[in-house]
Amino acid sequence: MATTEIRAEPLSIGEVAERTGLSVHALRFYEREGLLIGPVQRTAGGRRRYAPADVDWLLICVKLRESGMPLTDLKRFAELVRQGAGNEAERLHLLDTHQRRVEAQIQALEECRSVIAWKVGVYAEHLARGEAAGLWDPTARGEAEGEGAE
Amino acid sequence: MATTEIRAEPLSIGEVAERTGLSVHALRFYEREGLLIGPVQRTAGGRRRYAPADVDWLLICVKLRESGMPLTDLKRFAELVRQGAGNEAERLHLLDTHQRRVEAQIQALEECRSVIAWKVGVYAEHLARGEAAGLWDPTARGEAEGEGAE
DNA sequence: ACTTGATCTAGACCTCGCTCTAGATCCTAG
DNA sequence: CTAGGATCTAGAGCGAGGTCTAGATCAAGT
Repeated sequence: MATTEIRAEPLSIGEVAERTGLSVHALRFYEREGLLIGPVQRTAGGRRRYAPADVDWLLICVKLRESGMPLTDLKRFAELVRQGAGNEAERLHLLDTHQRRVEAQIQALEECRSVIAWKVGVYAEHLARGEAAGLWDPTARGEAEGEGAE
Repeated sequence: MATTEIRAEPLSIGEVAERTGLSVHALRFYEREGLLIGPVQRTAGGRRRYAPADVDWLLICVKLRESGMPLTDLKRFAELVRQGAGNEAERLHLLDTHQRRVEAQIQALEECRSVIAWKVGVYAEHLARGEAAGLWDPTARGEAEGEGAE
């Protein structure tokens, strides 16, 4: 293999924004908040140069955020990594706890989905047979509204 | 069957809070925001008396909110219902659009889950064989950090 | 009558997670 | 050299979705 095939030069903030989906504002914000593992390298002129490792970490962050991990947890994780070896158990615990939350979230969403699907079905059927029965009817308040609620 | 088995008396705000999981504050807030279908009935003394239909609607709201529908959409839906028959297509559209969003969300979460699961696996293995290889190592920055990233 | 607790209104306040602004600086192309 | 765009810092601002407070009122038990 030739020299340094996997070059992966340091990237500018704009490039990192592109590949992570975060805005440049958000990237600076994350840094200020201590969500990054190391201080980002700078050029002579003061511009940020993100190492591949920074980008990898940010990509994980994106996934964790997307799945609802609060910034404080992300920060904690970054702190632990910064502290170095010895706290892997706590890191694992953070991830594991979050994983459970994500699973619960998926469950909850599945349930929501089925409720919504049912409701969509009610409306679809209603429309299919030409504006017939009473869906939610504000004039019928106080008694059963129909709509198939059990 | 005896008379009115399915009595379902009107409920106080506290009781509704209990059965919907919303706080009494949130219930009043929702009402102010026009998220309810009708104005809630009041006792002579001015206390709210929620009809069963109000509770049904709130339970749907909870599911929609839980799955990320913004309050503005919920409000729109409530408006449509308030307007009465004739706009069922738009109601269906709102629900249907949301349903798609929920499905996309579930997909995204599944993906997050697998990323996290992989990460958890890396840590678990690491811990199992006694603090060996380099996970995220802040001292190793600038070159490959290991941790199995591909 | 008195106490206790739930509820009332209006409106201020809060957290989260960014986003945007201002004004300066860096850098690349022409 | 100059113009343009990307980036910099510090800090203000924002939208969503409630939450909380104050001060008053209602309702039930003793």
